[in-house]
Amino acid sequence: MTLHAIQILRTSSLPMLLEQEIEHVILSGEFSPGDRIIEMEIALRFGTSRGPVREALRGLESSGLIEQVPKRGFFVRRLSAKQAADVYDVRAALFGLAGKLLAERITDDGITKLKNFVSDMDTAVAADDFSRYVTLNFAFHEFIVRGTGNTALAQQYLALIKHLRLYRARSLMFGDSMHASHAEHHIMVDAVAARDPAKAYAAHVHHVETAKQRLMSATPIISEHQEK
Amino acid sequence: MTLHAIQILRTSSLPMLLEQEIEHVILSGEFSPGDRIIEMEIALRFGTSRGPVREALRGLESSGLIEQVPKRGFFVRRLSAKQAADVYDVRAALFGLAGKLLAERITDDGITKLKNFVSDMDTAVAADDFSRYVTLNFAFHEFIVRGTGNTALAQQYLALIKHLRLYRARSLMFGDSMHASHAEHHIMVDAVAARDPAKAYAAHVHHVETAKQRLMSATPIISEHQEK
DNA sequence: CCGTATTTGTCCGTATGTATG
DNA sequence: ACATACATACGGACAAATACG
Repeated sequence: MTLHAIQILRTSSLPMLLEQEIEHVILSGEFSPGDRIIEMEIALRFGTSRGPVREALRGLESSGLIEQVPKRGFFVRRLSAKQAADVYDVRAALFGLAGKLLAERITDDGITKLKNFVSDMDTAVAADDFSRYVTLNFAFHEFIVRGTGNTALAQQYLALIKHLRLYRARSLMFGDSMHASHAEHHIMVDAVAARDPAKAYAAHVHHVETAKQRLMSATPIISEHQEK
Repeated sequence: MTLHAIQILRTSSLPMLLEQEIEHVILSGEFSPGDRIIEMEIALRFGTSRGPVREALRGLESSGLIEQVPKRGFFVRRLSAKQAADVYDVRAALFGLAGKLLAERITDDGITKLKNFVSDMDTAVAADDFSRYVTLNFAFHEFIVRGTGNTALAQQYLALIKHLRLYRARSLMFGDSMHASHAEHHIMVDAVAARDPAKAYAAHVHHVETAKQRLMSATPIISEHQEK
């Protein structure tokens, strides 16, 4: 593991590698929101000293995944229900823009690929293969935002997705939610394939807004004692 | 200078202070896009060692103001015309959302403050006081995005504004641009004051789109040999 | 193309502050 | 409330790579 890191080190710096690794550890759920991150623990795990680890943590702090309390250390950030709702609103705006731009710019080949995503998800839904659906769904969304050719948009959107994983009551979606959500995918792709920007915009915004509704209605009212 | 930093150090960590200071140095134009940042130079300037400086630079990298080439160092990021245009598109989407949310949630007191901003700008425009107009304009935009109560939105928007200062052909706006731009402010505030979300959304999006048009049409076609 | 100076990358040591018994 | 253990914060030193003459 350490040797592997050293091999790659030639092209990418150690702090950047650590940043990716730590991010993966957080997003995979091994470190949960609110958890304290001990520098030495990370350093030992990856066989480095604390210097590069601190740099990596500082990078993750700027991207919003962790936060620092000056003389106490770094903690995995915790998203309240309100913050999650706020993020969904921003995400809806960005995804709407993505849909509009995609409808304006997509190639015939791109349309084919979009339809392939949808039919693959059709299969997963029919088979009730939730795990595969989630994977395809993420790839589908990523394809849409990257397909716009607007890298600022893609980066912002993908960063927001990561933030949402810090919300404790996430991924409660299953069963009916999967069906309802996927039904919207068809509408989105149809609008893009028709190269209708206004329709695509509306469909993409609506897709995120209904996802927000589903998540929020599924979330029990929890005391909000930490709004930052 | 150093002593001052040490005084404040009790509440905020040194790397965070350095991050703010370096960001200020960049945004004030002392360091220009493309410039190389030498760690030791920063360290000497603020009387610290290189460790905290490296952490600060790593933070600025994640927020997009600088970029790192592995064994060569950090450089102030340079925005191409296309990248600037992309950022404007994202900014328009976010600002549109801000206008909509503000129209839905603003208090009577908030409306009063908005109108005060506009009348202050009226005065600045009438006096052709461009410098004051720019200051007020920024405060006005910040008031709008913060007034939504959506911190994710405010942070993303303000980060984008910073990015735009990395575009070389920026701030060419003067004379007619100031008048045209300010005329749109009236429309925006009227829509918000009428608590009409749809109208406010449209006015805010339009405001950023016309700003993009002005900037792009004022920009000579430059060779784009660096698209990342 | 080679040698030297400069700069980055990493590690370690010490001090200071915080949590815990 | 006090002492101890632990973790962070910062500075400094050494090795390696790059830039420059």
